[in-house]
Amino acid sequence: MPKTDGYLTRERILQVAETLFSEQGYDAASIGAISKLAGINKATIYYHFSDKRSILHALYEDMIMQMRERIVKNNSSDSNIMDHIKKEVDFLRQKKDIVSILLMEAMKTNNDDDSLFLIASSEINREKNRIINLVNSPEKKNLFLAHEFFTGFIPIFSFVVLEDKYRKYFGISEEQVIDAFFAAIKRAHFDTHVI
Amino acid sequence: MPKTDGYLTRERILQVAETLFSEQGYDAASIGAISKLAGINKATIYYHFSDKRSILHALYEDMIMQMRERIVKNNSSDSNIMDHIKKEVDFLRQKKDIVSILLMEAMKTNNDDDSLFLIASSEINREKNRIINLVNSPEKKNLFLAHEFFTGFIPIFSFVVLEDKYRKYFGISEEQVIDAFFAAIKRAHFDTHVI
Amino acid sequence: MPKTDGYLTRERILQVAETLFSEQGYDAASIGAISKLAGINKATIYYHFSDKRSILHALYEDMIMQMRERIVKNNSSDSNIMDHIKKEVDFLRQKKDIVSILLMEAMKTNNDDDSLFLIASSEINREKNRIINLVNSPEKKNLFLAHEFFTGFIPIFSFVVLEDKYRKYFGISEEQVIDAFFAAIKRAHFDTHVI
Amino acid sequence: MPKTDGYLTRERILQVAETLFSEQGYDAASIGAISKLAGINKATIYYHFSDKRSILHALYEDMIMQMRERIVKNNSSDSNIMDHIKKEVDFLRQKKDIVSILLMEAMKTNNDDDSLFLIASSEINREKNRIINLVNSPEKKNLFLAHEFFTGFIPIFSFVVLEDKYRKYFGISEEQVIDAFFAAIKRAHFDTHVI
DNA sequence: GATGAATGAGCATTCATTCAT
DNA sequence: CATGAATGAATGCTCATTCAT
Repeated sequence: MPKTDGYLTRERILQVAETLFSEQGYDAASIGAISKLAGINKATIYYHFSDKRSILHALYEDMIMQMRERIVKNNSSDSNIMDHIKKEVDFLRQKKDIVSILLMEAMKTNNDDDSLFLIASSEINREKNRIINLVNSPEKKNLFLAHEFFTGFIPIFSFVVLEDKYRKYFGISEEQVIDAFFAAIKRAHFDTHVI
Repeated sequence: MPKTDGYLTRERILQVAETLFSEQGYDAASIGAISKLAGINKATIYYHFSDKRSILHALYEDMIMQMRERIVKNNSSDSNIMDHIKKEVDFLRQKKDIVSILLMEAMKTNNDDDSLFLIASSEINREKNRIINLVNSPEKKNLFLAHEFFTGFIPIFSFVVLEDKYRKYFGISEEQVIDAFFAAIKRAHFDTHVI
Repeated sequence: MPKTDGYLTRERILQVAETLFSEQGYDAASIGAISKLAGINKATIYYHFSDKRSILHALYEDMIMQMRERIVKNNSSDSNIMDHIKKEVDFLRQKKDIVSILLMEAMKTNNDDDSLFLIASSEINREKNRIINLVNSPEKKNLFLAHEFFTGFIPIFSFVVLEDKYRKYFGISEEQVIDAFFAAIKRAHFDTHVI
Repeated sequence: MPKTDGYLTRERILQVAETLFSEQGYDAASIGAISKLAGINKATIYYHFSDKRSILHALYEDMIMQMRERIVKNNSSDSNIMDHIKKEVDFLRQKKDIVSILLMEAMKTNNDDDSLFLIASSEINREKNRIINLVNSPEKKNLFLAHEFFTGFIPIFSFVVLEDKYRKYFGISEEQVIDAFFAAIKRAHFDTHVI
């Protein structure tokens, strides 16, 4: 089955929406702006998506699917932790836009959008599997979760989003930032893994 | 003297704006909604603030001032790290709303608002002073900064914002979450301080 | 084909805008009033015109186009001056609304809108062609221009705008005003043409 | 009696209002802008004037008064027409701002503001007195009036307002424009006076 | 699949004006 | 005389969305 034209249009909409949502935030990015930048009629967007929010959800689903695919492929757990971190960060840097959207939406205190936690869970589960001796006491579980989420997941997700601004603000070169971040996250998170 | 004390009106606007910006995001929270919730005429808001953005900046400045005051007062560095973390987090939990706004705005990839980094810098400087032997090599400096920002500042700021949703999503009690977070951040960040 | 023909909507907007701009002045005539009087939704006006100013410019362009068409048609220069003046004034009386807008906008001392001079130039060029022996000395040129602009163009444009008020204020009948104006402009301007 | 402070405030408001009304038009110039530019509180303006329109009327009255004063002084009719025109234009050039306001307001087709005609009448009466043999037939009267108003008053008033833009648009020096205008108005209007 | 045209509701902002002091 | 504070109504303009074609 060949991909239809309609499919390409849908993809283009998602692509442009991802960019604009990430640049300006979901609320500030208008359907009109997406339509203009994509070169697609506004009404056509509503042919492919029922409303603005459903574009966001399609973006989320895309990301979740790609993470699942990665898990299936990368089942060969890296023995080398550094290699593992690097692959992780490299993947997320490409996803920078959707990651920023995910974080911004999760931080609206009124928003009951679970997507960030959904994705975090799946990431953390991968990690759980990478680690052998997981103790079962509730305290250990809570500590493990807090460790994974707040000192692993959040720093990495925040890094890919804030990297550029961090570099600009502190006047650090790209290479140096990456090296420093890898070293920091290794020491703080991976070398202290709760096991 | 005029009808009412304008200072109180200004404070009320800031208070309500902080709540709504945090709940819905800066863009989704409208001046009309702020005016309605504050019981203050829309035009009165514009008597006190030149535009919507300047309300945000007033909020930022308030936070920066309060952090400066804290630094001046808390010069007696806690010998006990745990006490120090707890005070830090307790303070920020009260500031949860402005913290969420700060993070959301920083994560707009097009936004050149430096406020998050400004505040982080000030926090990190306090930390720098708490730690005695700071080495001067650029690599060490970069590592120290990355450690502070991405494994200290960002996790703590994210925690106060995401705490509630985290608890709800993972079904953990308030006390347990706090304990687990304290333990995790201690192990990952404070016990591994770059010195 | 869409619900209605957008061209008609656009024309209706221009028509109503011309009336209201002329009646109240550009600034006092609101888009809301235009929308209400035209029976067209406010947002529809912004579908057809990017902003309020661009409605004004569309009006100017319409007038310029109609003047160009007239020039092309009326190449047979009237041998009788009186016939010529009458045709000229008759045409402009139909354009009274846009003429009044043009004059009002030109008289804002801060406004760098050239439209009045653009149109005057084109009118004066027609006149230049009607007259045979045009001398080339700069003084003569300046005199010719001043004569055409200030004692020909401006009086005629002002006449079509102020005619009604002039009649009412001085208590003169329509026919008498026209006759008197024709006689006056003939004596003062056309009979004294700089040649 | 010394001029009070309040009097000076009132004068300053009128002065600034005249400038802004002339620059932007009556409707576009806001009380807020006047207050800011004058360095006078908005409420203070309402202490001196009942509403916006009454500022305009005060401006009109000032102009009318000054014209009356001139008539009383200048009763020695210049035997030299050229001198007379020059004095007339020189006076009006200083009044450029109020003249532009007067013309703009008169050109709103809905406006029943008579001020322009009031002032024109007074000017034309002076002229009537300068000229000896005024015939009494209605036709002659109408012609005289049309001649004075449309080929004398309107060109001169328009000249002082449009002079700068005219110069800029046609690329003519200040001196040349004045000379050309004087020559044109002399030939067209004064040399052809209806008597 | 796609689009030009249209819309009701809402946006941030400004208006002329008021009033207690 | 003067002003800081406040306001109802309006401003120009944009929003997400709809619908006939």
